[in-house]
Amino acid sequence: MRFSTRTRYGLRFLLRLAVQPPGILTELRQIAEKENISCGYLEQMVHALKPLGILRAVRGMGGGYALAKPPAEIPLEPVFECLEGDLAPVACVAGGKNCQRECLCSTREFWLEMDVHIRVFLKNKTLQTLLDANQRRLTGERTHVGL
Amino acid sequence: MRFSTRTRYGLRFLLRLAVQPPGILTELRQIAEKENISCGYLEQMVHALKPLGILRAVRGMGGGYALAKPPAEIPLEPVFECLEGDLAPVACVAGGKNCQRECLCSTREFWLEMDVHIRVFLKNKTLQTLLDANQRRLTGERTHVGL
DNA sequence: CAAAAAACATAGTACAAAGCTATGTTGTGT
DNA sequence: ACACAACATAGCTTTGTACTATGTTTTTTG
Repeated sequence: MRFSTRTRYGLRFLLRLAVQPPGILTELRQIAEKENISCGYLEQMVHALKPLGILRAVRGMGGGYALAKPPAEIPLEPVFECLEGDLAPVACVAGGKNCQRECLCSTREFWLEMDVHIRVFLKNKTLQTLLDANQRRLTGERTHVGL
Repeated sequence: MRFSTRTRYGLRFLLRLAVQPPGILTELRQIAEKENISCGYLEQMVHALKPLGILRAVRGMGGGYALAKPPAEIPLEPVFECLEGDLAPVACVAGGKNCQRECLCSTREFWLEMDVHIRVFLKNKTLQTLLDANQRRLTGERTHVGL
């Protein structure tokens, strides 16, 4: 049970935006370099995050990205849902659907509970939560290479 | 983020043992049929679970498997750890190790927290917990096909 | 207005892991 | 000795992850 690099990279991308003063644009290339991630790959995470409406993008020269909301108003659960594709721990509880074998399955109830447990954890955290714990590191001089 | 079929099948296998009266042996083949899982594949989950010491195996004719402990004394966390191979949500927090980039990583602390959150959930649940919620279904007539 | 620079979009590729099958061995009752 | 069940491991197929490559659109700048 591992989260994908998409989710990990995506989080780090958002954190890079979050440490900037509100409204200041940051180029993808800059973040890609600091985070040691391929620029083209990072574009895919951005693409996935678009529908959430948490990004403000400006095209053309001098363009870049910024957060459309304060970090405190960006809960992590939908971010994970987007980046991970689907957050459910097993397919049969994905998308709120009932699987056909529901009435026979001995473990479904358990998986539902676990799904909720993880989601609650993520709903109670925002980008600001991450930011608070790490502002020191992100604003430091050294290049971020990690994870 | 999905749990593997190994974990799902393994749980269902253990539940099948758990509904039996203590000490009664059950053949793998029988469980495999009821759960609609290939016998050979199921053997792999059993193999993975062996080191936990929760299984009693008897070889030869008339042999089979039984739980070595009451279901209430079998917490799910180590079961998941065995079946899933590694429970950590990201590689850098696996095995209690510190990753090299630790001092630079902006998200490590968060992942550690999530790791703990999931483990606590599983530590607070035992096979008995699963059993309580599902005894009806498992003792029913119909063949279990699910999940 | 052309050129450069940024976001935007999607197809394709290499590798790894998941999921499962197949085959053979060892031990134990009849 | 024979049947039967657990034990063990190698191999194969499919899927998905992680990434690259290519091209398009929009906007600023010289």
